[in-house]
Amino acid sequence: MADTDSSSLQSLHAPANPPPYLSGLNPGQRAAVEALDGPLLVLAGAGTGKTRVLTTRIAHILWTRRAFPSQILAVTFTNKAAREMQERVGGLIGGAVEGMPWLGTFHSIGAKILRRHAELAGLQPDFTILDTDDQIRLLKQLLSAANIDDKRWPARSFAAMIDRWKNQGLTPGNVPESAAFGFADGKGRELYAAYQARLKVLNAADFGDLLLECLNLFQRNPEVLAQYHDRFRYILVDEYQDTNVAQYLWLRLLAQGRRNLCCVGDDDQSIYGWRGAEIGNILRFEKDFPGARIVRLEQNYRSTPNILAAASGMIAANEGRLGKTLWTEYPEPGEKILITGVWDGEEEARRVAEQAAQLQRQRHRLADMAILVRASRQTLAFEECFLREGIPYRVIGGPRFYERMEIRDAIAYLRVIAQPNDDLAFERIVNKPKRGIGEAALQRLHQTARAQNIPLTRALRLLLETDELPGRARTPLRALEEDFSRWRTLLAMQNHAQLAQTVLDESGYTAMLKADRSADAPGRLENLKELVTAMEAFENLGGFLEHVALVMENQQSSSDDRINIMTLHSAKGLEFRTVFLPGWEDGLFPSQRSMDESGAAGLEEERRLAYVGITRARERAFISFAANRRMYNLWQPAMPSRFISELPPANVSMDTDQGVYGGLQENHSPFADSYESPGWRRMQARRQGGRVIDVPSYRVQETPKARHDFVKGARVFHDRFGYGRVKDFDGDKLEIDFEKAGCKKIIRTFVQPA
DNA sequence: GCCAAAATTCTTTTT
DNA sequence: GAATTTTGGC
Repeated sequence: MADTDSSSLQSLHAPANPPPYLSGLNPGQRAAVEALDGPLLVLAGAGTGKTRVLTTRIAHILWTRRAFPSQILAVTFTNKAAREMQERVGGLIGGAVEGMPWLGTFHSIGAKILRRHAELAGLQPDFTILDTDDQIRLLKQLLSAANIDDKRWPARSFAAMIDRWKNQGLTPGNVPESAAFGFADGKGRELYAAYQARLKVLNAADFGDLLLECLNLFQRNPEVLAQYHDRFRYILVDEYQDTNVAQYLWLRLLAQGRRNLCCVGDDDQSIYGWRGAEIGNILRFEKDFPGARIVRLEQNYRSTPNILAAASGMIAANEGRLGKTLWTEYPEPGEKILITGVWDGEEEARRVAEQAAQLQRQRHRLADMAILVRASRQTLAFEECFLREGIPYRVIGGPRFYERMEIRDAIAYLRVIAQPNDDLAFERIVNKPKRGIGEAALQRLHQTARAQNIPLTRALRLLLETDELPGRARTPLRALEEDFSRWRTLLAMQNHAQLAQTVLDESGYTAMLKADRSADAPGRLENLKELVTAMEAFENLGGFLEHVALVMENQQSSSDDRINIMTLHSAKGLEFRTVFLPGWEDGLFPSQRSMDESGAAGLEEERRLAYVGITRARERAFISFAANRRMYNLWQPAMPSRFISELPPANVSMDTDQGVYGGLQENHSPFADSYESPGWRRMQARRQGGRVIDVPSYRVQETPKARHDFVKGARVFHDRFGYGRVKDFDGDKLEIDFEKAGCKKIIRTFVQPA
């Protein structure tokens, strides 16, 4: 459906010469950029220039005058991706165009639309966005009010259930009987409805609502939808393989208008099935959008042939895929993937540290290396080891600034000021710092609120008029009430960052921390200062709170040279010269839980995760597995991941150094029994869709204790700490008195005789 | 109403 | 084994 407006615009103003940005593209990329009209699916393999295509396409739309920046909808999954796209588009068109208002994550764009039409969804435009934590606290209250045993039916799992429903686009009315029956003896649907009703009273929306409520809005109000059809001339979607049903329906509604929908994705990198992503969305694209063009991007610009071949060979074991053949012009085969078996997690960390240090000696920057783990708990072993060895590291996606207790408290105060109906925020700070408001008084408050179906702050005002509250609870509550109304008045007069400082001081929060003699109190005060400073970058309080709810991420200085530690999930979209992939053991990776919950589909998703991991590497990848792994408190023997045996032998090499890996000596293998047992073969056959695949066995021994023999008083050299003398022994650790760095305990493999 | 001890959960991945 | 939540004593 050609748009008459934009085509006339085009013929009038389009420059005659082909734009410069097109010349650097390969034929596939160029086709993807130039196919502007009608639905288009770009199947972009790892490292094939996906972001480049998206940004160039936007530039092309603007260049050909088909739309203004404000008429392009571009959605991503992460804030990082959105930011990157914003920057790169700016770079391409020379910053002449102001930012794109409709470029953002699904959630932020959903929130933006929802705020514009909040009243149609039973909300006010200043509604609060609840995070998972708030959501669970709210559900807890709801469940206990309904007399449901929290032990048997935990709020946490109900929250997950509601989240799943919302991801599937299901409102309380639509949830199938069978699904709802699974919770609290069939009360699931009823409770979901109660939860939604409660959110409306609180003037709040959870993450799922940002999309689901928006979707409902479009479905119930065709005139509103038409408005957006008119506005969004071109729609672009990043990481389409990660869309869930709600997002898919949302996109489909919006794309119905002009059908200029361009989705970019890679079915082999779909790793968010557990979060409701429907890989079917991308597999079905042609059926959903008849006449759709499909462009495959298969030339890889990132990795060596060995890495590419290893990843491709492994992912070929998956069945439900569209299929791509990645190729590269890289002139050398590159290093093979090195697979190492180790005794336990500690040794694994040590080996990675050694390897990293060695690469560093060869002028490799630490920042060009990454350790990609399956589960976040695995990061701990590496952190401890690096701390000990003095290797600078950075954990990506660790505890976030806005999740710290003091920051959440401060934000809770601000939330109550901005949006008085926000009960969850109110409860959080009602007695923090301690003002002598106890259980009994709060109970009373809740009672009143529930009886009249009003928010707590209103119930409080009502209650203060009466004499129902005993005097000793009444005085502090009245004081708090007065504080809040004063702060709200101040909001109109004062800068919001100043107001935050005022609130922290007047509420006694700062004083509380100053009086706190514990070790982390000064740090908390620092964090609050930082928060106030950060607020100044925002136009108003609402804008800041929106940022906190949706963008919540750490700004970390990426400038200094540190090795990166992160989960495989958060590594998607990144690349490194060197990638370490530890913990390739059955049960950990592929994760047992994933397989238990989703069976064969779960295993395929884990395999895609492995594929993502390997394809992050530009030059070299190291895979390791441990024979023993500690879980909770107990040691468990582990088998090498089945993914290891799926790697093409031609592209990998086994680490036989130090006698750790013993090759195919089945009789001596501690795993021989498990691999040969009928039960295991059956299980394997089932999971492989009927094929019994051969898995080599591995023999793993404890590392020989020392590589260098040192005597007391020997002069040694350490990469970081310089020269020193051996003072004492402690197992495989040496106590060394360094000339510059003082006395330290060092693993002996890290020092060389000087 | 407050604090300390005990019990319990967590460990898949995140907007 | 840690961090959080619940419990019980004061």
